Amino acid sequence: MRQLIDECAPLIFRAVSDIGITEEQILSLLGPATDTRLADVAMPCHSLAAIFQKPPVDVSEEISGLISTFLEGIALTSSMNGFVNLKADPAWLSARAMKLLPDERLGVSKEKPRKVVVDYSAPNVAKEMHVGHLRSTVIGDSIVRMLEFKGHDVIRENHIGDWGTPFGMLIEHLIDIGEDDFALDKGISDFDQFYKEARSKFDNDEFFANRSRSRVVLLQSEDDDTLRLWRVLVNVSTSYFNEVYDMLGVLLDDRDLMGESAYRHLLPQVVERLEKSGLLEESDGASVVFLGGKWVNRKGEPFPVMIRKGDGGFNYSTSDLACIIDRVERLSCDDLLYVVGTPQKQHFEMVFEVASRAGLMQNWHNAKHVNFGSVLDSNGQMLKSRTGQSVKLVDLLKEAIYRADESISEKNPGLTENDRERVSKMIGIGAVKYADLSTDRSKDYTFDWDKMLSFEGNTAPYLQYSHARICRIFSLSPLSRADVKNANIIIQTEEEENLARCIVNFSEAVDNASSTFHPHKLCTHIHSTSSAFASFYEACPILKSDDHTILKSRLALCDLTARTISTGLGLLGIQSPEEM
RNA sequence: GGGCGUGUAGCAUAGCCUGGAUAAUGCACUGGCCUCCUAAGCCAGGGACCGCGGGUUCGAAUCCUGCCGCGCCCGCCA
Repeated sequence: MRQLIDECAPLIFRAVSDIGITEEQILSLLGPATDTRLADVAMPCHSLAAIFQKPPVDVSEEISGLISTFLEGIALTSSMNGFVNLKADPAWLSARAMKLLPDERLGVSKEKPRKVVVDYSAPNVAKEMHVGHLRSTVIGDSIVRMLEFKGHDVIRENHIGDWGTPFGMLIEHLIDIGEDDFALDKGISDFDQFYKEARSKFDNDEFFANRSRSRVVLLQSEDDDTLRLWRVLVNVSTSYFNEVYDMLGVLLDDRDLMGESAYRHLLPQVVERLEKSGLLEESDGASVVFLGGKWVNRKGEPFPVMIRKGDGGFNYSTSDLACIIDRVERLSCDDLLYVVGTPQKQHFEMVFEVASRAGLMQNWHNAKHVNFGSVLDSNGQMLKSRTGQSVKLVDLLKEAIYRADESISEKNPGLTENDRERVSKMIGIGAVKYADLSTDRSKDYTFDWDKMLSFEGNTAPYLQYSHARICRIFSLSPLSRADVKNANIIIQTEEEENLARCIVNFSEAVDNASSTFHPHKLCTHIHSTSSAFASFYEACPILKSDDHTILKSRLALCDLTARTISTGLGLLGIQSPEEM
């Protein structure tokens, strides 16, 4: 309840300045109440007790008595157990809620724009997309949407794995099976098989392995025919990625592609600049940077960042440094976000450290590894398919849609074929995304079909259902959504009060989620809102209320709730069906 | 061996950054509520030495420290 604190703090200070409490003390003590039944905002007075030489209970009572008239119309004041408790006055809540009625943004402010590069998704060419890419794609998409909503200039970058030594064997395998067949067959089928066949030939066939190695050299020297074959692999892969992105409903498209190949001409420059800054050292024939400090290997010896391998090739640290140069110098970005799994934490720490020391980015650049945990099955193991392979993303999405379709067919047989198909896609995909986004991204997450597709609990279908219910109410209502924009919101019941409180707090939830890149904070808030709505819906007749002003007021709350849910879900990349 | 992370009811999680009251939510469980706007819902209830031990503090799930369990990383893969 940031808004309530902001409004109350100066008034409290005015009320208590006589007894010698400073504004700093008030601001540091005021905070969200832990017990939300008692208060929205609380001020513990235990630390003041020592100063006044009185028990905390007496201090809180005294302060409560002094401030209550100053906060009239804003918050209701009480005291208990040494706490001053402030509960938002229903009149204040309704005034705040009414302000949001004509506001498309539901009170969410825009910030001073920063230019933010978000690096996410990053599938590999000629490889299947799996659940790891799902997390990066879904989390990245949501972060992009939140940052754009907050007014930032966001540049999406899909750093696909489209360069490097594996492409020797992939191109040779492509030649073997014939490129025409490949392009025709591979549309949305099995890349894993293609990759595995290539790998197997590389490992078992010395002649093939030698061809592959020569092919890498040709690729790196940009031989025309080799590049042409390489493009076949890239094009078929990216059109496949696009099909998956389309199915997922994320913002990524071809314009966002910035694969590793895009940085290959910058790699020698990285070496040059590190050399010039004196960071580069030779070690066992390779060029490396030793950072010292906590970065030591098993034997306690310094552990380096590999810049140029002994064979003259570059690897991923070099490529990431080239990316930083490009993003800082060509794009002039302020922030660099990397939506990549937690296992690569150390890698990014080291790369950022090298980039800073080499002056590739400045203090005011904010480079952040937006890490995420692994996807586990119900046994706490990394999620695998029945055959022990990593799960193909398309299969997973298809199953989600299929399962959603089954549920809807059973629960609402009245839907037309067309609507059912459209809605099952929204629900199935929404369920997968929400399950991923609703827990702290930095922790591992447990994948569970039944839970994510359940229409109960903290799931997308539950939230979508709340939204659909409200749309249904308006379809039966004498007043339209537009008609209630000027409504006088009257809060009479506890359920109306709780709902209004959720609606008013939406902007704060968006700010918390976007500033920390933690979408689950937004999920938690939308779920509370939905839950408050369900209670309101049971307790407060809407269309059946006999008083027209109450009807209008409650419909206004419905409108705000629906927009809170759909805007919130929208920021998570999830659609809100109007019926389901 | 070093580094990083993690441990909260039967299960899945939030709260930890920035210390406050009887630790929150969902599933599951128990008991209620459909001639009434979608019961895909609501209401009520039981269930937790917040991994273990120390420390700091008026006050610790939260901060510090030591253990224990689990996971990831530690030179030419990305």
